[in-house]
Amino acid sequence: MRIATFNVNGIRTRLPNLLAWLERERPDVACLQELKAGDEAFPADALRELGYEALWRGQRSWNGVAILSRHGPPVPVRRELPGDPADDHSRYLEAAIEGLVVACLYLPNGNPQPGPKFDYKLAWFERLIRHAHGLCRSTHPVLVCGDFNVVPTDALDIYDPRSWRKDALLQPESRACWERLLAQGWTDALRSLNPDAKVFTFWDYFRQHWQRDAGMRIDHLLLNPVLAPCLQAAGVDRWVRGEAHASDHAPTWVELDLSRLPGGR
DNA sequence: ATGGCCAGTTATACTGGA
Repeated sequence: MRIATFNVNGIRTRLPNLLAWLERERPDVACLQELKAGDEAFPADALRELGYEALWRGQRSWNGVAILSRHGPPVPVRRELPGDPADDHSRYLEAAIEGLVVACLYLPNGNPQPGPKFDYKLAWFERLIRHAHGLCRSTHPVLVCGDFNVVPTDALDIYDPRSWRKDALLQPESRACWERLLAQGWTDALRSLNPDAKVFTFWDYFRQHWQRDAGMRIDHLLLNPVLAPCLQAAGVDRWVRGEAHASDHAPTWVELDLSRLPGGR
């Protein structure tokens, strides 16, 4: 089973790109972020024509997340991250698909920092760490994926950190949260299979960063200890970033062999 | 230190992104 995460940066203008990717790569499950559209604008019919059932939580103008599945409709588990009833951002979805728990998240960007947006990012991260603790210890297989808006290291996860020193994605506080999350026992799929390689998932629209391969790794897929033995491969569909009118992110995926789960399937 | 490029908005300049 192949599961991908893709920050589409606007599902309305990006629908042709999204459909082209789904048709060519045929992921079994796709987690989307930054729909930038209300619930009523979600293109459920176009996705169903390609064989995908969807669960979504939109929001006007910004945020918005969705989980697509071509193995029957995703069974909703949560539509929000616990811990702050006043938080109305559409940034989290959790669903069950064929016995697998899939969480799709869009962690706050946090710029500019310092400031209230950075505070919100760290508070959201704390809530995620709290909730992920239970997911990691679950006896069920769990995958948590999405746009984490964290560049884990200077050495491997960004083309050159110098001009990004003050950016929220590289701050020690952001990275400390990421490390605490991983320390629960999660496997960072892309990094575990590429321990020494620079692998990017995002290239901004400025200064020909895509053409120069000046990217960073901020889209991540985490496997809990039950699921980790199933990890077969991980990668980035870079061709999607090179298309006309592309999102600034590329789809990032894992290939899982679920027959390796305890009990087998 | 700044700004470069995008998408969306009840738009024709701004916010948010990262």
